[in-house]
Amino acid sequence: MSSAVVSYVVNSGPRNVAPETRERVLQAIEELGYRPNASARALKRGVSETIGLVISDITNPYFSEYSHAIEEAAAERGLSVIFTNSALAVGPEREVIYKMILRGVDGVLLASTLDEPDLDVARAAGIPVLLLDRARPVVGHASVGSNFREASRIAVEHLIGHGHRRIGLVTGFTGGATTTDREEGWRDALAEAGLEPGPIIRTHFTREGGFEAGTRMLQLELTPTAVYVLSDQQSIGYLNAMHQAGLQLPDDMAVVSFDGTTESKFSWPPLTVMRQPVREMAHAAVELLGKRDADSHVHHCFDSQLVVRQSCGCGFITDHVDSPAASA
Amino acid sequence: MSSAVVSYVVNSGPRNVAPETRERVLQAIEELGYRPNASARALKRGVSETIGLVISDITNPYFSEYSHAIEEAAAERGLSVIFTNSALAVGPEREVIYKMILRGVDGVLLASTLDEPDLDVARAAGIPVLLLDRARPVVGHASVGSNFREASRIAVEHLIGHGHRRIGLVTGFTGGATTTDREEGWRDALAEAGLEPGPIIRTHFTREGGFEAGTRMLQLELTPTAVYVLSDQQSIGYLNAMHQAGLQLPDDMAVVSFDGTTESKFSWPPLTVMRQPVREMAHAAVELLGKRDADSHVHHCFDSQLVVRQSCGCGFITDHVDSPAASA
DNA sequence: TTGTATGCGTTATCAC
DNA sequence: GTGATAACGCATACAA
Repeated sequence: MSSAVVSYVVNSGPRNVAPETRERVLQAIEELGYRPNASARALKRGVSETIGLVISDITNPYFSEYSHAIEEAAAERGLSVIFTNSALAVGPEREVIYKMILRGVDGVLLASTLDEPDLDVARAAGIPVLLLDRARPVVGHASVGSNFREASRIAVEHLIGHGHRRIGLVTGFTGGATTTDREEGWRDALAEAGLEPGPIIRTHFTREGGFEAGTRMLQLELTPTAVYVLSDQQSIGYLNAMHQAGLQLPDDMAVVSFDGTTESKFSWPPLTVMRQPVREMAHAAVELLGKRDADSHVHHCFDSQLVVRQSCGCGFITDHVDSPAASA
Repeated sequence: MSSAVVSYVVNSGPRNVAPETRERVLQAIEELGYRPNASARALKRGVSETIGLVISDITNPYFSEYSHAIEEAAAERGLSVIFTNSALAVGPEREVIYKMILRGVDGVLLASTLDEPDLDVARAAGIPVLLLDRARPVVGHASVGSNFREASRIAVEHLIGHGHRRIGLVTGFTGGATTTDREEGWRDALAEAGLEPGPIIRTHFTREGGFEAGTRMLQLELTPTAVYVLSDQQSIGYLNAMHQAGLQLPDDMAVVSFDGTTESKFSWPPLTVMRQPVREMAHAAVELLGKRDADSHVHHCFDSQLVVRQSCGCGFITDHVDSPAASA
């Protein structure tokens, strides 16, 4: 019983093994508690069947839901996921990517905080990088994202449909085109309706940022009657600020949010959101990363969907009890 | 310039290299774009400098905050983290652990859904497993957790201090001793105060579960005036159910929660919580996993801390704006 | 101080 | 259908 035969059995190929020999090998594996060594296999085969996931903060529900779906999609393909969310702590993004490559990942999924991420290290190493959460294609790389601008227009139109004429915007510092596109969508809707842009508050893409935005919004001379908030995180903080100030929601202040994380469903009032199809995007991302043909360098854009709940002023809930609870 | 010398330079040892040779090597590395191969190194050294993180659901903010801190602690030690949260989808927990081991991780961090996780595969492979989120020691393994029972007693005492006499409990299906201990803590506080246990609702450890618990709670003949909820997730759902029913919080229903995730700070009303020191536990976990001496098989228990906000009936906030916003 | 040579565990080529 | 053997890239014992 040579090591070659063991390999044939373990990998079901590339050569045939007599059924009887096969049985003996399997039995020996069982008895000796043999486990193939992943490092040796990776060394020999040249692939580690591991991908890297680089995000800024897995604590952000949008990214944690994204990560969940990515790990799921990867597992379906027999891939493991190494993640890092300490980009800012460890050093510049490119360093983090480089460390991933040194780890021997076969590819990198990157949700960059930069508008033009530095991907030279990956290019030099010949490691494919797929960009998550993008509004635009990136030459030489595949990417996925959603229709930020169009979706935002629809969201704001909904607010306009409620009769609001002074609609503010809570936006963020980072995000590049994903942010500016959402801002443009807000502008588009207002322009179409012949409305002036309401106040704009720019803050961090966090709950704290949203809270701060709310506080500042209420200090304005002319407070808007409704706001479009670019992320669920900020919306949660924004709602909190409104409550602290004693406002009645959504009567005193209507809110429509972008993202559609689970958290948005349980705020008070429940947030009306443009929901990004995170799960679909995640699965597409993992699949695209696996392809290595030249024409896989595409930007895959997904449609978001309006989920009407109560923060916009609608008195009913369309999706409150829709998914069976998972145990934790 | 032999491969050995390159190795000495790259690893700064174990033998000395003449400064001049060293320079030449570094220059060659630069010019040729040489990157050490992680698989070959792992094969030779017998360690991959990679750890596995097995959790049920990274979408749960408690676990995503835990994961964040774990990755941070691991990165500080030069370790990579492979995570999986598809335990239930992929198969039984032991299968997931086994796959991690096949991946060649040096150790596993496990937040088990089981009270007595099956760790035979890890034992057989000689891979250390550290259990997260535990109430009790596990023979042969290190573990970390918090003082679930004592912390719960303090939380409920706070509610009693507000004058509540009928205090309900929202608990969960899973969690083993971490759950029963929290239940006991609730009982302890009530018994000490000479109060009868209020109604108990058992549901999933999710927002949906909390919502359902709230709905059921309000259908009882004798509705409690306050509840102790065993997780932030459930609290968020519970609050939502209260709002839907038109209750005034915290006057009509006071709530104290367990966990203390960031989300708890921005609910309405902001949740008074027993906060688990997740970051400290995560760092301790990574460090303990690294030690291989026999006496490292300890249970490291951390104290939780009462964070008073508004859901309990306190009219002030102690910690609302405490942390600088991080960019996302 | 540097070069040579071996082995880590696997896979694949080749001979049998 | 099976066994011996080389090679993946690195780290180290040993020779020089």
